[in-house]
Amino acid sequence: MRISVLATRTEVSVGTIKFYLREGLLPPGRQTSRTTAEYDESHVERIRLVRALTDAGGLGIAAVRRIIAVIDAPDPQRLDVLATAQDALTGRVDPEPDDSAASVGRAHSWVAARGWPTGPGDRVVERLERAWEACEQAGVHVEDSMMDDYADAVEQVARVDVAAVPPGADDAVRRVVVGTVMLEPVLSALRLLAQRAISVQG
Amino acid sequence: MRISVLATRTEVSVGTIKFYLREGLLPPGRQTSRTTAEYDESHVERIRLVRALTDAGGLGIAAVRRIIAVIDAPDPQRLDVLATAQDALTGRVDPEPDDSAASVGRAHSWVAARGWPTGPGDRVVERLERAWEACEQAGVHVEDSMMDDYADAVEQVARVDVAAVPPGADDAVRRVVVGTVMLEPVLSALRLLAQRAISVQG
DNA sequence: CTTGACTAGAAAGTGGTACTTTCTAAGCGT
DNA sequence: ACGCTTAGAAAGTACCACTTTCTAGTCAAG
Repeated sequence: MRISVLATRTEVSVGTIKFYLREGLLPPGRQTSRTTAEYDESHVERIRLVRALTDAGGLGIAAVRRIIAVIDAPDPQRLDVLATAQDALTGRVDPEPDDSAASVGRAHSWVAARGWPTGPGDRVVERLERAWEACEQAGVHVEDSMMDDYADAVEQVARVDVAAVPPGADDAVRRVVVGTVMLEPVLSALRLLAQRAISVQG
Repeated sequence: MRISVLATRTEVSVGTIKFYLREGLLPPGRQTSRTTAEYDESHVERIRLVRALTDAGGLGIAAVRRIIAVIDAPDPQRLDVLATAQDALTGRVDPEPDDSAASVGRAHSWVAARGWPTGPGDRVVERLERAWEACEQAGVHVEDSMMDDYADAVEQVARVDVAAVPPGADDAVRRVVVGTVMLEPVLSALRLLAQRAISVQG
């Protein structure tokens, strides 16, 4: 199909599609002449993926590019689908020098105590560290025990996440990444609803 | 204290503080002359709150303004702290006309079936509706039963949330709002870590 | 075979957000 | 009295996600 058809089918303007092509979010079509290219269903799907990640997922172009790179990678080491996916999800953060010695590595030691697998330079743990620290700064104190309570609950969430991925599937990476991103707003809304439900009836 | 001291204490530039004053995120100081005003600890705290919500919470100025308005409101109807807080958190969304009749009100009926309190025009349910629909569009199918599984887990999260709020506290609204926003990145990181832990050892 | 719609590709422009800079007129402080 | 600071307003900046405008070429109907 031509670019105008692609635009109609995806409800994305031709200009935006060209922008995605330039940005490498969308592979070029098969060129049939110097001014015409042929696009197919894979392009439709890709555009829908980009829109889903940017609109609902709230991701920026850079994050989407990383995710797409992972999805497009030919048969990655299946062993570490999750690590790969999570690497794409956690953008690199420049390691700011810690100013308070009191809470250095608090997240890391909590994760270790919890028995969850991690290693040095774990970007997800770094994220947790920052988020936890930010809570403290904002006056929302979270003790280790409370974190454990949250962890118990979130393990349940993760169990559902993992169960939803068909093991050994061809597009496991895609499902993990897209599912992780797209379900976040769902879980967020559920949390608000659950807060209500809990507080209404003890 | 003067504005320069406020800037030093909060590590926020004088220019930015003036910007916050203009935007109504920060109440003006007590003016001591036409070119000098006196700020106090409440200003320090307020600025830290704004930074926490924008930096870690990822909120925009508009959302922060809504939240601040709620926090500043004098003794709101204590009955509905949560509703007020959640209203501030869910920015207004223009109700887009639904195009597919198939899934209209899917979230609403699921919430009703779940027995969670809601009503017509519930913004949180609308959010869930959108997020759920976006998942389907992106090829991440979520059946009602899976949503129930997530809901069970998230109820646990909410229990911890609710337990952390001292009942009848003076600043309950503040704690609920700030806690809800600031803990989101924490929970997000926990989810990734839990996914790993679960998938590694069944 | 012409005419109008479409296309690729690149460059420049736009609107929104969150500040930052620059300005003036006026204290303040040593 | 001289430089440092301030309030307040206006204009400017950087970044992001597009959108517009351009050229040069192609295609399809009449």
